[in-house]
This record gives sequence, structure tokens and C-alpha cells, in this order.
Amino acid sequence: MSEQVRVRYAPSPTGHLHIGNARTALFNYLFAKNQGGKFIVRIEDTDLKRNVAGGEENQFTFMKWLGIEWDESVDLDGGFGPYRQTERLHIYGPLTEQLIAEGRAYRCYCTEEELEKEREEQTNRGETPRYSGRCANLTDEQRAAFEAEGRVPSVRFRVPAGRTYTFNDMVKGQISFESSEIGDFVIVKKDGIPTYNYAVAIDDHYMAISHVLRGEDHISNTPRQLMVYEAFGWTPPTFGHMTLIVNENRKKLSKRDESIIQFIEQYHDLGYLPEALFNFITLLGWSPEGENEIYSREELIEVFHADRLSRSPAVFDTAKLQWMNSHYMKKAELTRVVDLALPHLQKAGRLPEALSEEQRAWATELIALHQEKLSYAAEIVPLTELFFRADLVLEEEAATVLGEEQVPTVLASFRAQVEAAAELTPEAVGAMLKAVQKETGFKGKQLFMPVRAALTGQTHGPDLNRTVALLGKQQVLDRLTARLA
RNA sequence: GGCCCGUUGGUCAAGGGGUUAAGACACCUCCCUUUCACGGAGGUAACAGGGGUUCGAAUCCCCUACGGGUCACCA
Repeated sequence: MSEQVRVRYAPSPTGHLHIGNARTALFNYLFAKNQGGKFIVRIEDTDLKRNVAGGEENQFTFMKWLGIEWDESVDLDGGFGPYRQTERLHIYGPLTEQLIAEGRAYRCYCTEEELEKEREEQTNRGETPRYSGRCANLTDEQRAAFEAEGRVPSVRFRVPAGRTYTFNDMVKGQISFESSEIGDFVIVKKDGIPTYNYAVAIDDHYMAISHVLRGEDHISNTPRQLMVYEAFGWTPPTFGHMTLIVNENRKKLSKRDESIIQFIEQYHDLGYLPEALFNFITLLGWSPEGENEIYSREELIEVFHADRLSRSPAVFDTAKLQWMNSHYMKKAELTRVVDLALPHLQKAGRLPEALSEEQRAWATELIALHQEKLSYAAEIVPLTELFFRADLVLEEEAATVLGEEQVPTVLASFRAQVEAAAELTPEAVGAMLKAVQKETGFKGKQLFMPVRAALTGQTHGPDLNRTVALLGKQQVLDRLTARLA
């Protein structure tokens, strides 16, 4: 009988849901669901100074939007709460006293300045900065003296000497660290709040976490956590360290990096589809078995196996994301695409906030015409610019086309057709172009390109009949006339 | 710098002793379309380098190079 799989995503509410964190959450979620286990979200808010208002809420909001569902968290008690570390302080305290009593930890009275100085000296000597252990063996008198001075202690973990800490990583294989490389580390800060490496081990233990899947930037934290497990006599979970997502320069995505859109919220705002993002992120550092790359959430849960996690970092490929989102866009219901795209046109001032029945129908047609061209909803604005401005921007290729000798003949004939028409529908435009062909003898590119270029200023674009119909009779006549003048 | 991890086309990646070294994105060509796009069919393009081990190495071992991560009273 194997233990139940329980995994967690443990963000600190210091910012909004980031693409890298989202991936960690996603993989934990997929792993849990694939294994029939539980996915827990725990808030690691022990850095009071860095907690950001709205950070926690943003995490939940956009996890939900992406389609990641949790089984236990601050809003859903599964009997392992509380799920915020600052609400678990009563758990850490007695454990710390126990460690101190056993001599596995000690109070450290060093000030920040003293430690800073120590580090600087070590660095200058070319050594790895590491706590010297100055307070490791204080006498009662020394301690009393510091206390009398009013110094507030932190608590440090006494790292065992001469030990090798080894763990079998789910993705990297066996990894070892020598305890001699690690200085005594702080487990409780001066403010009485535990540090990450300490709290994470305690919480994972009490929350019965079976597997810890996280970014590989945590590899070097693992031996410290192993020491904590050992000190308490607990069995550590299975660790798995996923590769990082890197930018085009192969550097860890930093939050200030402008080259890549980093926050899930931004993708939401640009009109990306959550299922596309979900699908795409999953393929960053993990690969399915077959050749298919398009998977629904349910399918991913089905096929997700942690042994296919990759060992080398993945560059975030925006072009592929756009392709994938566009793939999902094409398949999406038109009403959904309209709901996504329309607000962008309104925000850009192209359409009023309050739409008449007629305007809404026209906008729907406009969006439908561009649906297959849309990588994400916000693109509707630049894509449809030509429908909203009287002055045409003529692209170079279009200008070349308009220089061809048959152009005046074709355009004049087409203008006559349009003038005679009551209203422009795609079908009517099609018929007119046929008539123009009959009358002038020009067909194919020679026929369509001048019309397209004169009306849109471009040589590429969506279906011409529908484009012309959407432009409307007056606009079409104006543009043809301007061209022929 | 110490310690850890990594290195297959431009990018994501499969493959883990014998393969014509998959597939996807991007790019190019062609087909479809009386234009454009969508779609379809092809194409260009890769095992970081050097030593081993082996009949045989992209796959195993060692070294080098390069890249990354981490060295906080941040998480």
C-alpha cells in the first residue's frame, strides 16, 4: 500500500502569479491528479517586509483562471491547516525550543553589521562566505551579557560536521552535498518568524507532503531541509527539481526582464486563452510521449508522468506560444472570441462602450473575419486599424500593385458597380467583382490585388468580399475615388 | 571563486550502445484558393570539443570548454 500522493505549490505573496511559478503549480497539479493525489496551495508569507498587498489573491485568481484547481488551501481546509505560514507560528515555536534543548540549534546574537563584516572579510580572502559559528558555543555568562546589552537573538541550526547529505532527485538523479560546505543557518529570525528552509520542512512534514516538485534554484536548499528532517527524526519527502525557464539569453527569468511577458495576468489581459497557456506551459520542461502537442487539461492529467521532466533549461519561445494560442483561437466559439476581442476595440476608442444592435452585429462580423488571424485577442486592434481610419496607409507592396497599368480600368469599373448597388454584402461584392472581370477582362491577381490594395493599402489580408462589405458602401466609394483622382 | 546542475537543428524536444537521429514552432518551396488567408505536401537545419570503454557510442566513463543555479535573519 503506497502512501497517498500529496504535493503542494507554496508561493510567497510577494508578487503576482509569474509564468515560472505557474509552471511549478501546473506540474504539481498534474502530478497530483495523475496519481490520484491531492494538490495543496500553501502561502509562505514569512517575509513580512516583502509581502505585497493583493499578491496572494492574484495567485489564486490566476491559478483558477488557468484551470488549476486545488484540493486544500486557505479557503479549503483539508484538515492540515492553517495554510498560511504566519498562522502556523504556534507550531514552530515548541519545535525550536526542542532543537535548542537538544543542542541542535542555538541562539545567535550577532548583529547584521557583524555578519556583514564577517562575510566581507571572507570574500576578500577568497573564501566562500559562511557563518563562522561565533555564537555556537556561548557560555551562559556570554549569553547573559548579550541579553543585558539588549541584543535580540536569532536561532541557528547547528550543522552536523563531516556528513554527506544525499537525495535521489526525481529528475536529476542522485545529488550529494557535504555538510562542511554549509554554515550554521538561521532557522528563526530576530522577529521570531522562521526562515524558509526551516518552515518549509516542518510544514511539508505536518501537511504530509509526499513529493516536493519545485524549481532547480532550490537544489542547494535541499541539504538544509534534509538536516531539519533528520534533527526531528522525520522521513523527508521525495524531491524533484525542475529546470528553470530562461530568456533568450538563457538567463533565469527575472521579474524585471522586459523581453518576455512574465505574469499570467498580463496574458489574461492580452486575451490569451487559458487552455492554450496551460497547454503551452506544460510543454516547457516536460514532453509527452507521442508526437501530439495539443492537449486539453484532462488529457494532460492522463498522460503526465514526472519521469518525462527534462533536465535542461527551456527557453521561453513566444512565437510558439502565439502559434498555440492562435490554434486554440481558431477553434474557439465566435461568441467567446467576440467577448475577448470587443473590449480591446472599445478600450482603443474604435467602438463606443454602448453598442447599438447594428454596431454589435458589425463588430461581430469584423472579429469573425479576423478570428483565424488572431494570435491573441488584443491583436484585433492593430489588425483592424484600416477599418477605422479615413486616411489609408499604403504599404510598399500595395503601392507597387497600384502602379500596374490595368489598375485605373479595374477600379473605375468596380466603382461603377458599387455605386449602383443598394448595399454591400459579401455575396454582392463577389458578384460585382465577377462583373468587373467580364467587363475589363482582368482576373485573378490583376483583378483582386488592385481592389485590395486600393481599399486596404495592403496586399495581404482576410477574405476580400467580406472585407469590402464590412468597409461599407460610402467608405469604399471614398477610397476608390481618392485612388482614381 | 566554492559547491551543485546542465549541453541533440534558430527555439521546444524524442531517442539512453547498432536509427536514413522523430515530431512541433520559426523559415523556405510547392499545392489548394480567379486575390488573401486557412489548410495540405515537401525542404533547409542538430548530437559542444577531446580522450577512453566497446566489434560498434548521440547514448557509458573521464577531462576540457561553455551555460546556468546557489552561496541572506528572501522565498
